[in-house]
Amino acid sequence: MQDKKEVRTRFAPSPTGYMHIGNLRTALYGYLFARKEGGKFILRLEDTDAKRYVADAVQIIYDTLKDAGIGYDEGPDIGGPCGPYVQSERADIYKQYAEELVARGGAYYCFCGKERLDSLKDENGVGRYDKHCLHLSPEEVQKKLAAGEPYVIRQNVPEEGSGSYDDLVYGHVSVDFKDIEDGVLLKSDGMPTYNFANVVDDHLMGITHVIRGSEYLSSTPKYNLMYDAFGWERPQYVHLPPIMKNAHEKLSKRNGDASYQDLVQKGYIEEAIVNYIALLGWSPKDNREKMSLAELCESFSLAGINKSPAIFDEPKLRWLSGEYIKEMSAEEFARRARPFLQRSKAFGKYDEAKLLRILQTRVEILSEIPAKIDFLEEYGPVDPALYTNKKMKTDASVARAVLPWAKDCLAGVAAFENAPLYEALVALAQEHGLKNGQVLWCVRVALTGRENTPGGASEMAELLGRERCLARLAAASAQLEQA
RNA sequence: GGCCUCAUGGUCAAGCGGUUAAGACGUCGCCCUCUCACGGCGAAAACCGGGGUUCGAGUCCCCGUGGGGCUACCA
Repeated sequence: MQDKKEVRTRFAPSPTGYMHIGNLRTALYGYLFARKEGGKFILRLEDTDAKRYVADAVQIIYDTLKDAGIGYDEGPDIGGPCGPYVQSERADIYKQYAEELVARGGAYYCFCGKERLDSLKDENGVGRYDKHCLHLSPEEVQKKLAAGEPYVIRQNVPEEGSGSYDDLVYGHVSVDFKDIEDGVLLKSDGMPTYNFANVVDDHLMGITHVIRGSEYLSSTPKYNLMYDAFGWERPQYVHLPPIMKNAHEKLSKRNGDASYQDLVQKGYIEEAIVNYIALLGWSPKDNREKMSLAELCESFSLAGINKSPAIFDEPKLRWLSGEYIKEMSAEEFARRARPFLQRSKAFGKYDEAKLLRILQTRVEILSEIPAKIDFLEEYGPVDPALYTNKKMKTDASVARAVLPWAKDCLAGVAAFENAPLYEALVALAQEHGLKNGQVLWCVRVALTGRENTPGGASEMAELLGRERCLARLAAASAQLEQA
């Protein structure tokens, strides 16, 4: 039996800003596939474009992957056998391979200046390089190099024929060489372009499966040309469909769309975000939806990857986030909710455990918390119209009678807790020949001044405590008498 | 413009020649209920269009239409 080659995948982001949802999904799939196959997942930083470099971006990449639970086996900060894992530190490697490619006929030196290049384009800026420098004699090239003339190294793409490959997601892809330009491989600043660096690095790092966005679908044949020219084995390709903001626009930070960090700040549960983006463009054989990272690793399969773009649907993410919240232990919820609880006016003024218990089934994202409980501190005159509820068969006149009774009733309840309070109020209703709802509705409104509250009369009463309850009941009562 | 590519309900997404075309989110309705929420039940809602191939097409082929991508000394 033949040994299967160990799977090696990589995530190769460019540190140019925040971690976009699409980037994170690409990282996630690379990670999941490597884990599923028992292989290695590598992080590599593609920072060959000094102009686009953003200082904090590298740290954001590390933090995001860590936060999302996407661990890598080799990378800039943890090292590995194929380092360095930062392209800007590999300049000499690219130069060496570029020269080798020239020697092998797969590339050539080009000394053309901007003016000449521009002259090749038409009024629409369309026009391709004409292989002018390919025809320079070796002597001329040496002379120019020796004279220190600025140069780039260009790929020498055949003028005829076509290149094709079998993408593991998209299937057979074929592009005519005449449609591929002799692109720059090594820039005049000595740095490689993505087009060259990715090939060299993926080979040197032993990447077996290149997982990346579909924007590379049609440029892959020219990468294969290089693998072939070097005599290297081509990797398997797994191109991923884009994640869209809507039918026309890709999700991008440029448009102010949510990044992973933004979502976390908005209080979406991290596991839910990872879970959700895994489902954007992929689905498991059994159609499960709520899955932990471990479960995702277990059931991930390239066969489940979709070819068409997926629109990011925040309501569904929100739902998933809520599912994670509901399944959390009270302790876990408390830990995660605390930062958001602190933003509420009610923070520190009420029993935190009781607040959390009330919130856990009523919140899908943590940032909803303050608005859900701020009302506790915003008690003022109660709108009499709120006492009217058709279904409960109650109105202000019922309230006028009920509130004083309720005040005495609550004053006498021994344990000021939900169950006994509820029982006492129900007993009160019976005593006066009223429906439960008539008492409960009026009391709740009087206690909170709100039509809707995250809990019933007895729950609100417990939260407020005896003192506040009696005071509010008295105030609401007095207000009704005046009216 | 040229090239690559995609196309099932509003959204995600099963389906891989024969199905009453799953499921989930969202929406709406009902039930539960101390309002809201949770939970339970149910409903509406889809194969882009036209040609083929085939006994039979959402599934295969072609064309069209629409979307996305590439066409940089960006990745």
